[in-house]
Amino acid sequence: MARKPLSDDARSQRREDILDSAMAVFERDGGLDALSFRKLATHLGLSYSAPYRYFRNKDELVNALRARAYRWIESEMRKATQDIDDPAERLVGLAQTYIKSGLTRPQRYALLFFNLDNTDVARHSIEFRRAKHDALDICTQVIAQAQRAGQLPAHIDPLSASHLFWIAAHGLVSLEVSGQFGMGRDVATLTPLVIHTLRAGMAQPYDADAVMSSPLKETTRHA
Amino acid sequence: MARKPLSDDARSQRREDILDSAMAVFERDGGLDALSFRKLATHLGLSYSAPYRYFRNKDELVNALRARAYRWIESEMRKATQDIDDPAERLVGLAQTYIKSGLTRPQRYALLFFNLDNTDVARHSIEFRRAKHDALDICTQVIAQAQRAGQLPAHIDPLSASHLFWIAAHGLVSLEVSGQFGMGRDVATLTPLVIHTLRAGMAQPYDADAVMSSPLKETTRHA
DNA sequence: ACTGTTAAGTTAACACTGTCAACAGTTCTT
DNA sequence: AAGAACTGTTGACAGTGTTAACTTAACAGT
Repeated sequence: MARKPLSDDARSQRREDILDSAMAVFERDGGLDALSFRKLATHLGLSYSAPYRYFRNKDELVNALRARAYRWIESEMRKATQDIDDPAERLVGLAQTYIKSGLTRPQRYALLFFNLDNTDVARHSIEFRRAKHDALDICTQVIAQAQRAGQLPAHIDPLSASHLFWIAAHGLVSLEVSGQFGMGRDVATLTPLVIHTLRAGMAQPYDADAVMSSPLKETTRHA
Repeated sequence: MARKPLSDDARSQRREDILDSAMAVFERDGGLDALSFRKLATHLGLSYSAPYRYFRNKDELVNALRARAYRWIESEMRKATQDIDDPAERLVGLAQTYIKSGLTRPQRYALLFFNLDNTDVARHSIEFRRAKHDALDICTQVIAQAQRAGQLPAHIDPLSASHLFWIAAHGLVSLEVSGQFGMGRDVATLTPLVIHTLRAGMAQPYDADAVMSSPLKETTRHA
């Protein structure tokens, strides 16, 4: 086995290779518990602790995997909608692509939002956060465009609006992927309903105070 | 130590006690990996494999925990809205309570939707599915009521409508709890927006085919 | 050429985990 | 009194993440 010091390029190439293997093993065997450093090392033809030379611990590897999954969704969304000039049309395309991507690769999607040992934000890596931001940013940009073109009312700022899209799309994919809808209920019927509700709802004038006039306002975070 | 055979009642009481401990440990230490049979047993003052007498394996225990978490959300929703007579108002209360519950106990909420080793539906226990159904059913009933009272247009069937509510509420809670929004962005501003969009969106006439083929510009152009 | 330094890769080991088999004590049934 | 049934204990096995100690390969400087 070659044990010479690697150049920076070669080293990060090795990292990518390891991530390739990790993603493959993860999607084949399903779940993070099933992805062990030992199995990964074997898959790479190395001894069981070799990956530790490239990733400090499993958390770091998983975070890198997550960032990768985000980049993948981002690229799917770009690829599928880059030829659509009309902003409003593109926005729907983005939502559809997001949903479709998640449903097509449930394991990969689950990696992003399930399989979280803890809900501690601090442990999200910078890489991860940047990937997330970039993916969301496509949506924000397109919404701003649509608003400038007068296709979308401007009473909701683009960032909030993109969050709204994200919430709806993620809610749908997330519940379906984790098998909450129960069989017989198809996402195919829910998807257009979600998209319709989004666009019809956003078109209506909005007054935050009026909505929350009912009780239950403050939410204190526990533990 | 008492080693006498327990009555059925006493036995299921023991199961409940174990689940109490399990939930406590789970919420204290955070994450399912941190909840081990050994730690749980110690916490109960028993030897390390005693819980196996009450739960076949960890999967079964976790499923029972999940069902419990669902029952908890259900009861929160009932408690908070049982005195609201007006269906439309109660519906908003239900959504708010769901969101508030999730945000208040993020660990518990994560137990329901994250921490899934696999996305295999078959592994959801019957208990779990029933608890889920009952929780959702409150919403479905209230929507049907609201429709009968003419407060909500009836062009969407109550089950689909409740799914829509669920998608939105879960999307919001889920993204917040897993720390995706990033700091500075408060759920407090997003919650009313989500509820507004739901209400306003559902009020608009809906044609599934039109949504998926033609983009949103046609609806909003005249708005 | 000889050195030392650094990195890549290996093995041994530790403290855990889920799980099960084998055993012991307690009560109920026959 | 005998045995079945149940609760509980201990011992053991195969995995896991992780670190420490050890080899070896390639370079830099003398």
